[in-house]
Amino acid sequence: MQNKTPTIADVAEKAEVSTATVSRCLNLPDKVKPEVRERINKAIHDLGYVPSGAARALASRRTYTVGAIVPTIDNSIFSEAIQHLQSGLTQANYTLLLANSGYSLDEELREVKSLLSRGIDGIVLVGEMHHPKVYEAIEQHKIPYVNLWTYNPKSRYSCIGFDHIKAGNQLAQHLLDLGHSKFGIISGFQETNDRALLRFKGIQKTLKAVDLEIPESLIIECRYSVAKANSSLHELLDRDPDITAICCGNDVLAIGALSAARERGISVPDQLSITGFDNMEIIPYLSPALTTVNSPSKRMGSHAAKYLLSHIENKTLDIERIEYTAELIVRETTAKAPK
Amino acid sequence: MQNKTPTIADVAEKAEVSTATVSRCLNLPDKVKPEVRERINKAIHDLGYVPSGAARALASRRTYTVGAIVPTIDNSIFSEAIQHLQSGLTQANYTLLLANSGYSLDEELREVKSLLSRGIDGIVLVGEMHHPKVYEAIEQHKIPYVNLWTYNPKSRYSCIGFDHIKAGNQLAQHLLDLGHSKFGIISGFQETNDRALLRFKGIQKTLKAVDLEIPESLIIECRYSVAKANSSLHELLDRDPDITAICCGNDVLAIGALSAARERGISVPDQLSITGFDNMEIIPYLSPALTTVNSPSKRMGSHAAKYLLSHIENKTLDIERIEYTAELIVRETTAKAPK
DNA sequence: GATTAATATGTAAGCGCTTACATATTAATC
DNA sequence: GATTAATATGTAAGCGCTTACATATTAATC
Repeated sequence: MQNKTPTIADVAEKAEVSTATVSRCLNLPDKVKPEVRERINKAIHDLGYVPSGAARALASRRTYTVGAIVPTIDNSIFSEAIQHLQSGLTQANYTLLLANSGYSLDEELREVKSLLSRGIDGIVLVGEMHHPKVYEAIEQHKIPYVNLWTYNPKSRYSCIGFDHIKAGNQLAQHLLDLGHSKFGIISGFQETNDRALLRFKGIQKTLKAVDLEIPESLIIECRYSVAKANSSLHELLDRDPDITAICCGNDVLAIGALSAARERGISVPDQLSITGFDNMEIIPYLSPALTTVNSPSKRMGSHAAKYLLSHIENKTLDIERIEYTAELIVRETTAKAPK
Repeated sequence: MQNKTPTIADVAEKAEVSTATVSRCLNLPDKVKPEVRERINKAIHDLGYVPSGAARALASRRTYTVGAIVPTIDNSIFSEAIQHLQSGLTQANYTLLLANSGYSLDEELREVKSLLSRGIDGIVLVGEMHHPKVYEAIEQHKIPYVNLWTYNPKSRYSCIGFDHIKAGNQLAQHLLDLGHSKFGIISGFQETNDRALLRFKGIQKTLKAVDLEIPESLIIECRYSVAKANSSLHELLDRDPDITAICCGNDVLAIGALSAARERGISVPDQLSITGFDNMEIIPYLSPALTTVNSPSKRMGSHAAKYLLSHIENKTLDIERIEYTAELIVRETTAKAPK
């Protein structure tokens, strides 16, 4: 038994072929005669040979690795997407390099550079709002790239996602139809989160169409945490007890808001309507079940894998823009506005 | 402007030094004179030079990459841990290679091999139950390794986690103290999940001490999904309507069970006590708030990063076994057993 | 200001693969 | 069974770094 890890040369020697043939046997097996192939495979097995990814990457300029940077992995909706992205990659023998930006554009840029220097074959980012240098750096490396979670037909880049403005429209329209006119917003930070921003814009636009406006004071931006949402609703209701509808940036925030309403003895949806966003797996099983919008996270994740894989294989940098739809799901937390 | 991506040689030429000096400037900056360093940094910046991770890995036998394989990332408790593992790594300029096994030992082995061939500098796995070849493969590569999420003082391997048997004990004792004697179990699949198995064993052992036994028919193993848990509780209650306490394998299952109880008009905790596991962020904000056990996922994740980093830097393979404690958190879903 | 020690830089081999091109082997064709 | 075409294998350079060792430069010591 070798004491150091065996290399392709050891395999070649043992199988009595050249290293080139071993390499072919690994990468293009049908280019080598079956009996030789067998000999090589036996040698590989006997030696416990594992090819060196680094050497392969250096020589072939391919790492079979794809990078993804999400704002946070610690959010079930992103992890669903990643889970599916990952499964798709694994099936094709690719591995996922995962990083998170913590909703910071600068941090995202740093991560992008780090991943790029690791020689990833493709990359997926969330949203369309990035540090300008992000695009620059990626383009220099000439690798497939896609903005996930967002759909913009006019984008200069590939995207796979849905239209957040439309989603906001639907939410607002639903509430309008129920007769609401006094709104409060608990949103994620919009400055570094175009999804949050766009959803809000969608709501705003729909309200404006019927001459409604949400005053600044009834819009709170906060971290996506239940606790923050809880205190935000208290704050909002302190500022204006007449609010009848609260749109939350995602389901987690909505759960926090729900708990605050409960604490105040305000009944949902009779006195107050609350909406979420994402339709996390547990939502329909909660009581009251949230009215929310479905984020097709799993499908987007799988699609991203497919997109990247095909673009890598075909060595193309073609732009594609894929639109998914996000449907409003009306459940138990929205109802007619109280008199 | 170069047309192809610049290499260290281009930087060296531009800065009028040797490639060795550039390399030193990158890796051991204080070994090079400040004015030279400045010249090199300028060249790097002007050229837009990004070092090749593959070449560096091949030459130095270090990838600054750590692998983690979790059963599924799509579970907030794992993603919390990963999030913290990852932050710890990023701070030290390491990157996380993430894979998931889908609770399959064979798939886990495959992933381990794949990660190993990518030359990771360290690896973390969840639980202690792995394919025997997993240990073999990792040991051959001589890299730091830790079993997360589990604590076993007698393990041959490093571990960072808590004692699942104790956790099960606490849960059972709590219910026993409340006078329950008719139990049902909704667990994850125990065959490939030692954490699930151990927790169950803990419950079983505590019950056995007072001569109680849970019949096979009142133990259901299922996937960690709300929907499965929902139908499992219905099943359990159909089999035996006299059950007064249900221990669920995790919070997600407990939420499903809660919803099934609600559907049946069974009030929790008056008629039925339900316990979860993990204490996910949203749990205390739900109504009723679950009685559960806190999994110190964030702390375990951070600790894993620290462990790996220090072992990599010190080139040691010393075994460490770190015990965290998982406390029972009594909330609103457990109460005295009904008469 | 020699001499010695400490520090900074350079030279070149080597990490373990892939792949273009050359050569050997086998199959197809008449 | 020659000749040609197709297929299989081998040779060797090169991917872009790091690092041991050699050499040059600077600082410390008397």
